[in-house]
Amino acid sequence: MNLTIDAKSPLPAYQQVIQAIKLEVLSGGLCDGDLLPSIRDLAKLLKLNPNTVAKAYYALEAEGFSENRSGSGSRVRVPAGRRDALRQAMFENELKNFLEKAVSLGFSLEDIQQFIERIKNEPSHR
Amino acid sequence: MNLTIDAKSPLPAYQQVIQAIKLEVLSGGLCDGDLLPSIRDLAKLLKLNPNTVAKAYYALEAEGFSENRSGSGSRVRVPAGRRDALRQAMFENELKNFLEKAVSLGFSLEDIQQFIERIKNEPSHR
Amino acid sequence: MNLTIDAKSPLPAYQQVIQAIKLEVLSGGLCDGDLLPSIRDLAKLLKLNPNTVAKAYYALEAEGFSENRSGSGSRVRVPAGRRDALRQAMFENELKNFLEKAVSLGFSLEDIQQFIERIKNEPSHR
Amino acid sequence: MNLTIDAKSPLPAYQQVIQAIKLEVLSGGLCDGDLLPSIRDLAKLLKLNPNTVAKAYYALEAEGFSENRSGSGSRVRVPAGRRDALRQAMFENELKNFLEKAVSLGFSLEDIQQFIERIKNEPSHR
DNA sequence: GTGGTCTAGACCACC
DNA sequence: GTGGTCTAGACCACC
Repeated sequence: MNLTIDAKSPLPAYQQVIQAIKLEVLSGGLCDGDLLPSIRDLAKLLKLNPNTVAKAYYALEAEGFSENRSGSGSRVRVPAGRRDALRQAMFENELKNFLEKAVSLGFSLEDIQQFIERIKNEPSHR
Repeated sequence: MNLTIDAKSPLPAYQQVIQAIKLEVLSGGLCDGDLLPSIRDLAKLLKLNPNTVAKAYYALEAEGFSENRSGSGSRVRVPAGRRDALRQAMFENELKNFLEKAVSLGFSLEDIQQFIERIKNEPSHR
Repeated sequence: MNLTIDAKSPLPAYQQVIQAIKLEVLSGGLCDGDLLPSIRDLAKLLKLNPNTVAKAYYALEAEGFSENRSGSGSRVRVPAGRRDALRQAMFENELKNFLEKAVSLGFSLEDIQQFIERIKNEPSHR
Repeated sequence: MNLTIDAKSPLPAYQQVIQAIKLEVLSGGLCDGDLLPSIRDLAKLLKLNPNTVAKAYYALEAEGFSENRSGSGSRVRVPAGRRDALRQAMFENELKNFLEKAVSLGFSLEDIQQFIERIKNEPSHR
């Protein structure tokens, strides 16, 4: 899991927690039925108040990502099919947002392709 | 200028104003020496309180993007050379952030290239 | 802390707050890591609006003097080494400004030395 | 005359004009009966709006420093005796303010004397 | 409790 | 008209 919270980010901490867990689920690091870390543990790890982490967990449950059972923790509730659809949708959304910004900065799709090609050839990438 | 503020965005309104103006400057829509819209006008346009827009203008000045003068408005202070460097840096930063997310979602650079190729061939793009 | 704000001063209230806190830090009254008074408390003490004090705290953070954290207050972030350098720089700057004014009023360095000598010998000083 | 206005100073421009003219009179650069520069000329020189300079001139007259005669300009009205008293008072006030700041920064009168001694021996000063 | 953002509306200096 | 400061008071995220 991307385990650091940026206190200076305009994105509230509890939303950063939501994003990190979603990413973990969508990337396959956490699968349907897996147990999420306990609120207390995650709070300690991220240096947040347990209330803040709990808020994120409730939101994830409200969105149908997980199921909180008092006493037995929270479990991921995203079957593989739905996960793949969400993964694809999130990717396309990120791509769309990025392309919009890039284009408004004056970069063309070709410029972007060249940049990515260059990165592929960087020693650090291979 | 991208002239709407998303009230539901986690990004505070004044930061959305900062980003919109930066983008406008970096994309060349506003040049060194150009007058920004007045705080009151922009506030009216964006349906924000003048104080909120003033906060954005104050931050832009603090970052060296503009110069505010009582009585004669706010002017862009980004010479073309610095603008180009900033434009490049912002692009690379956005690209890096996007690639990080995409990779953690399980997409490879090749996948991304294919997506962009597909977009280039869409009728709406041509 | 020099805890009064001069409402008639041409120096805006929030800048007076900035100066007072800087002075307190540079003189050693507040040390690295110390908690500043809360915005609301200081506002009440100085009979200012919380927004005005918040503006000062925001500026102090932007200058790297302190760190504000929602929920846990604002803390001084000036290691002793940097503090001493800043203290020296501020003193020399004040001295330079004073000497400039004094000289333009027609007083020589010798005149100033005599005045200070006289003050040293005043009963109120000893 | 100290002929620049700092637009960024918290001290309003018209007060900066007042201070500059007072200093000029107290230092003997302008004597009782001398004509002040015309509002229009000084405004052009300082890159200010004539209204701003006029405001300073009216304030100076209100304080008894000058006399504005419509059509024939403004003349200094500070006899030598009063001027010397004012000069002395302003100096002592500046010295007092400086010493207060220096002491609260933790510098002693002896420290200050040593600094001034050092400046006297600098080649740039001699 | 803490700081961060925002609205509504006032007054000031400057143009 | 312009930007800069300030009050009064609200709501949010976080502790």
